[in-house]
Amino acid sequence: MATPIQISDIAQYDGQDVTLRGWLYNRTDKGRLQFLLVRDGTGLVQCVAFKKELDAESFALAQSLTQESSVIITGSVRGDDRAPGYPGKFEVGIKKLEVIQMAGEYPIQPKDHGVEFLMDNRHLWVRSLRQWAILRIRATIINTIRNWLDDHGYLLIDTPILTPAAGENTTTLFEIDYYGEPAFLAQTGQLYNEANMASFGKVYCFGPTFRAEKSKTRRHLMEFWMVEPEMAFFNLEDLMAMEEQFISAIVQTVLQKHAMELEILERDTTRLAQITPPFPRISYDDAVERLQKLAAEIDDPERKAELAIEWGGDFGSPHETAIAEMFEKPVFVYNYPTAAKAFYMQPVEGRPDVCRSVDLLAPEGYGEITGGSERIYDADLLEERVAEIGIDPNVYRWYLDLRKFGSVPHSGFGLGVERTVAWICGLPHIRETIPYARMLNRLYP
RNA sequence: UCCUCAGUAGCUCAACGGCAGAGCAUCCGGCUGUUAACCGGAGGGUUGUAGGUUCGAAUCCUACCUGAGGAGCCA
Repeated sequence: MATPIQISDIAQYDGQDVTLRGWLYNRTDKGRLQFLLVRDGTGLVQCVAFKKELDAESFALAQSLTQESSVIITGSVRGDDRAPGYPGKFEVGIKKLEVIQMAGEYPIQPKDHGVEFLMDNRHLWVRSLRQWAILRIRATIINTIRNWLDDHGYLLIDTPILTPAAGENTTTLFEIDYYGEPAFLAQTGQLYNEANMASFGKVYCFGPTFRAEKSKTRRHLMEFWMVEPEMAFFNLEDLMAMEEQFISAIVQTVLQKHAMELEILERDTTRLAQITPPFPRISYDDAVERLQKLAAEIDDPERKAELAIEWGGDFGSPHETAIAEMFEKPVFVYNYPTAAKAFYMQPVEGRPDVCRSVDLLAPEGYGEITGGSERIYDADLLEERVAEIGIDPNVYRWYLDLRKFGSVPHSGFGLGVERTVAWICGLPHIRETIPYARMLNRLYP
């Protein structure tokens, strides 16, 4: 066996004998000439078997090799502009081929398949080039989120997944039996974050989150990953300033590290390259006005109805898309109606019908990627709000406690990882952004 | 939960009231530069399920099941 190498490093071995270990992605049979497209997790390279250049046994194997068979290939690396692959432009002239396991008939072919079929075969679909590119970008996005926060004075403090009560009262929760007590899978770590914030100043939690909503759209999962920073002494302006730096860093890091993957995905990167601070900021009032003006200019009655909105209503998906389309970059919409938002959001001074909340809407119709606010820090007001929404105050006793012992103004937000991945990768559906999507009617594999 | 659409070979689809078809995949044969190669041959079917209309149903009707897209809700 020659030096075992990774396909991603192939250019460093031009002219040398190397050994590749991986899987057959595709094969083109030209008789005495076999083109084997081999992947090893780091890349994809063409290996060429000429009948005259390798032993009879190896060549016979090359001829009968099935898709996704696992192989060990030894051969010489040579540059060739015709060679397909990633990084490409180099191929391996095979001298010896060993088969670890000859794969059975592989269900996924390099051609179009239906969604249901691919999702049923997700355990195999993750091997496909597109999925490989997406999940590599996802890993970089997660890595950049953590690095950026760690480098900017935020401390990772994990929050529980099994919780005794709702973080917010509005959405549905997955209920489980906790030794005879009802418990719920966390839909946010925010309330715990607020406790941790008072110990560490700037904190974040990062983990899976669960929502038992019967949502069946391209933007929803039952289990998704969310990063939630929470910062002491941050007001809404501080929050927006931090978010735009944070989001820009994520996008720019992906652009810098994943030109190849974005090319595989045929992502138009010109829009992404523009994602740098500052982002535009508009108030909810302004957004409603813009939507009403837009709706007035539209003739199509169906579209008009879709965009119709009265002050006080929350934005639906068509509204979010329409607002986002008015800007090149992600846009902050702030000061939403208090009634439409969570109980813990700080009312605007002198105008309690709106609150110090902000959502960030991604461009190109990807919708809300972050949602955050200043939190109420006055103990009496928070108790009042808890009473208003009719939750047993005992459930929130510990949370209300936080306002009694050195309460400070603070803010935080949540960023949905999968929506961010979908946006950056330019994907039509969120199901490809997570290795194993949990959706309505989808718990397998 | 509501609205719309779709279920035919392993996969992607055609046939739309009159013999169940093609491409890919699989198997066999040919080919020294393929890029989802190409050429020739073979095997492969309870047309989602149940009922109905009809001389005759993949095709029309009803119910159900499964999936997709959208709405609401949200990240």
